[in-house]
Amino acid sequence: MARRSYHHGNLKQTLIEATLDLVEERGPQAFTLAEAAKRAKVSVAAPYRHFRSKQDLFVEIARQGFEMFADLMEYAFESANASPLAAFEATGHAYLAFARRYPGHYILMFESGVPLNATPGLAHEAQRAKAVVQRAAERLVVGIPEDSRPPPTMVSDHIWAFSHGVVELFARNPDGTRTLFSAEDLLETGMGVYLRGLGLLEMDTRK
Amino acid sequence: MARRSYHHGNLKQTLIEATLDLVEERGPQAFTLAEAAKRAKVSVAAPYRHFRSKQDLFVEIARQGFEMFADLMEYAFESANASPLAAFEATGHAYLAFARRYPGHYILMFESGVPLNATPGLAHEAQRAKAVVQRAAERLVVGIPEDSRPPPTMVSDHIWAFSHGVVELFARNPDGTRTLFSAEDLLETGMGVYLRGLGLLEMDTRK
DNA sequence: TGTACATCAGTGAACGCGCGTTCACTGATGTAC
DNA sequence: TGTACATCAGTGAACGCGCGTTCACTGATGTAC
Repeated sequence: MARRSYHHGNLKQTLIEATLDLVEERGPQAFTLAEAAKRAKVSVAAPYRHFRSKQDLFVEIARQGFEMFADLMEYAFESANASPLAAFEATGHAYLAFARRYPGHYILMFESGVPLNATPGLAHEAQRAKAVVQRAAERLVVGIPEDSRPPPTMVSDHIWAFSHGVVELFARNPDGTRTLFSAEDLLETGMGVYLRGLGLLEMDTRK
Repeated sequence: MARRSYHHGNLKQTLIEATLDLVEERGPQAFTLAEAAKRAKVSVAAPYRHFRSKQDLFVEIARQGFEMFADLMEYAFESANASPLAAFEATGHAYLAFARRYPGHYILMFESGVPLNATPGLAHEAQRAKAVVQRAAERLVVGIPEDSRPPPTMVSDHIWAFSHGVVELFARNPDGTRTLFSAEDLLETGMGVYLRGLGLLEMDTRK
């Protein structure tokens, strides 16, 4: 902790954390490298020893974010593996949980304008995350009679879109807009209705 | 058309259109007033005769956007008024249709960082749009047995979130991400499953 | 264990430019009489 | 119908600043011998 030396030691990680803080506080547009450097107590030139550009910094954080995201989703998926239904629901919850726990990452991943294919590494991790939901959807639809079974990628797209919409509109309260229901409630109930619509939950077990 | 005079005539509207074009092309972050002025063939100072600031311009366009949005939703709602089910579905479709037809407005309304309560006028129009979906949800849930009837605002929040997620993730294809299903398909099918889950569509009339 | 030296990770100052905004101005328009 | 004048909607130039980025530099670290 008591680091007084000329060399910082772990500036790269410190810069990433400062960036996450600033992005959470003021949004990705208002973020400046100079301020991140200031928070890390180094000169404005120092970040360039670790990142080629501001964009490069953003891409790296987004990549790490998708890496954690995919890991979290996989873990949620595996843990509830006994039941395809539970596993599917778990990925939805993991989506929101990630957005809650890592808001800075989430913002850089989905709201900063960083294209998801900016880098092979980034594209790969983003794809990996999406693949988990797809796998969960594949196992889920097996429980549906074949003649009325929807394509699994359609189901995963539905849940991905719904989760994203819930996070964007209800997980942060940017305006004074007070909502009656928490994002968690909305995700839970919405998925419940959806799963009943797929015929995978009893119609009368409404909570 | 042949306007050669010193005075522009309808610069305000021309600036708004130039702004919409630029925002669609490059996103709200890359937009500059100077470039909008250039497209409108006036000096960089001219916009300030019509808007107090760049932010003011954004807010005004977002307000107009929500005004059109609310009108469109109301029209869709009224037109399909015979059946609560059709009316409800129509608001969902109107959401996506608006995003398609007025992408610049949509971006400024939802992705530019303009707070929805930046101005009383803006807040009012945004509220009006939301209210239409809520009214549609109110009429819809009347068809559900009282003991298993969800709160209408919850239903409207679900559909608002789902529509928004579909637009954000599938209506534009920013990355090379080619999707199997169009945004329209995803919205249609997702709403279908959801409505079946509410018990408002027959389970076997899957399309 | 000590010394020479390459390499690494910082500094401080400056650059250049773009962008939002302002200011004194001027040409065009509309209205009173 | 013509003229004087207020008002409106532009211009052109400049400002100021913030921000990303670069450059020559220097202190610290690690390694070969």
